[in-house]
Amino acid sequence: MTGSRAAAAQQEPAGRMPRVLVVDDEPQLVRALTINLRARKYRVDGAHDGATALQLAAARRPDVIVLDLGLPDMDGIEVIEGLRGWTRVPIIVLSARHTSDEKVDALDAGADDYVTKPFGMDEFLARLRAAVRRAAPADAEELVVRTDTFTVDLAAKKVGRDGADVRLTPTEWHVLEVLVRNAGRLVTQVQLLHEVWGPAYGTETNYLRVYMAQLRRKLERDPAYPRHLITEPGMGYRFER
Amino acid sequence: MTGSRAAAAQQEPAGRMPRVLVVDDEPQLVRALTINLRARKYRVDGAHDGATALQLAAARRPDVIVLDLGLPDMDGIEVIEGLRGWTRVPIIVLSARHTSDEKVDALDAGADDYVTKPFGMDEFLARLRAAVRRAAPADAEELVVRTDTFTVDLAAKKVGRDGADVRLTPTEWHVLEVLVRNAGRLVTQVQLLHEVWGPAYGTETNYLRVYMAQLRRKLERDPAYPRHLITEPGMGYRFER
DNA sequence: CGGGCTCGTCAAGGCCGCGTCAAGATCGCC
DNA sequence: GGCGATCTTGACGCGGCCTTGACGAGCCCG
Repeated sequence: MTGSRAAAAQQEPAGRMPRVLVVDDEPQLVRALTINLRARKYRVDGAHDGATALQLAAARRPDVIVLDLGLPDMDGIEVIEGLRGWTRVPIIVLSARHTSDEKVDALDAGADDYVTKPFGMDEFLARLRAAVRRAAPADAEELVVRTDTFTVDLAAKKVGRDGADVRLTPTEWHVLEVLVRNAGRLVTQVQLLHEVWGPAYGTETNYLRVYMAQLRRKLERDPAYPRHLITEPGMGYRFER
Repeated sequence: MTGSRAAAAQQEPAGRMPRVLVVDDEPQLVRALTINLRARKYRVDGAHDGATALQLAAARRPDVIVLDLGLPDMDGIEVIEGLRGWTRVPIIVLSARHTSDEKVDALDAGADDYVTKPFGMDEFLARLRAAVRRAAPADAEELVVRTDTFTVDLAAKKVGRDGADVRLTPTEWHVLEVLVRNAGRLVTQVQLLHEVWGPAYGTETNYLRVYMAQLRRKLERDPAYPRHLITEPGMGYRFER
């Protein structure tokens, strides 16, 4: 039991594929971290300066940000403050400077952790896991999508309508989930089939017809004239809130 | 500029007088930290061993716990696990050991930060502030969950029904705990198996069937029609209060 | 105007998953 | 070493879910 502890926790991040933003002006380090993190099933974005970092943080909504303080265009502290203006995403600071003041300033500006270079990859990854784990529930609260007719809670995997819960079968939920996660965007038939039934499927569009009909019957006010689960003839389906 | 920034943030903790639990077997260190923290308007409790630490953590409900790993009565990791069974309070580990494995194990067991002795007081205090700040809003978790039929006390690890205690086996409790901690949310079968039986398990859904039945028999008013321990066919289970 | 394609609807059948029960294996305590 | 509690494992029946096929309607294009 004691032995399996480390092995168990290390194997994979808790949620499915957390997103990491790595910010460092050394391309080498970004590359090394990216490779290491991708191998561990993280989705990784990289940035080489503060401006790009702030932009990517807003666009990609990472679950954790790894930030080097020595950036070419702005002070690292400013980046932290820029982020803390609108998000509580965990920030792990990397820095070559060991002085106490640096650490204190970064932490007080809103950083969550401070790792000095050079660092051990194992320890770094453990601190990353700790940061992601900690933030998990705060992030999960915002995953509720509402329409005028029904409500989809992606975290709880629950669908509500007129105050009561709507019962969905596993496949129904899976289809709905894919559509809602791509709200407003068109989802191809092949895309849906791959995601829900697996990569071996791609032509069984009749499955989709059946399940879209069931979803509409359960969720739409008038299933004959769907307002949220919309067919894009010849292409796929789209969820519109 | 840099100087004023640190001074501004350092002056006082964000909330009003956060409570700190300091756990270390060296009385000197406990005394030193206590004095330092009291001077900065923290309320401080001290403990010299793991058993006392767990007891005080439940009794005083600190906002952050500072934990030395080298305790006389139990392994530090066990203390972390004991705490994480019922609370998400930030844990900052202090340790004289520098090995990477120690850090990784502590962090993966649920610690939030790891500081190696000897450490600078400024940096330590900054990490403490970061931990308290981060946890501030997440404090809203409940330790006693009630339904119309039974009551689950996550801190005491006890279940009550009609005034009397209900006896649960360790595995029964573990399953219930995971479900209650995710109250309202769907918990996947794989998620439950990983959490209770370990990462090697993932397909043994018959375990779940057996234990869900036992829990329902002990807790539900009408086990044939469960109102709180609900099955989501094909997906998992959900605790609904 | 008609043919072909795509989409929506419905119903039936097979299969899988869940609940239940009970017996065997294992663990821990005295 | 024995005993009780707990965990594991297997069998069985049933309900519900997925699959599949047939059919009609709408649309585009020839």
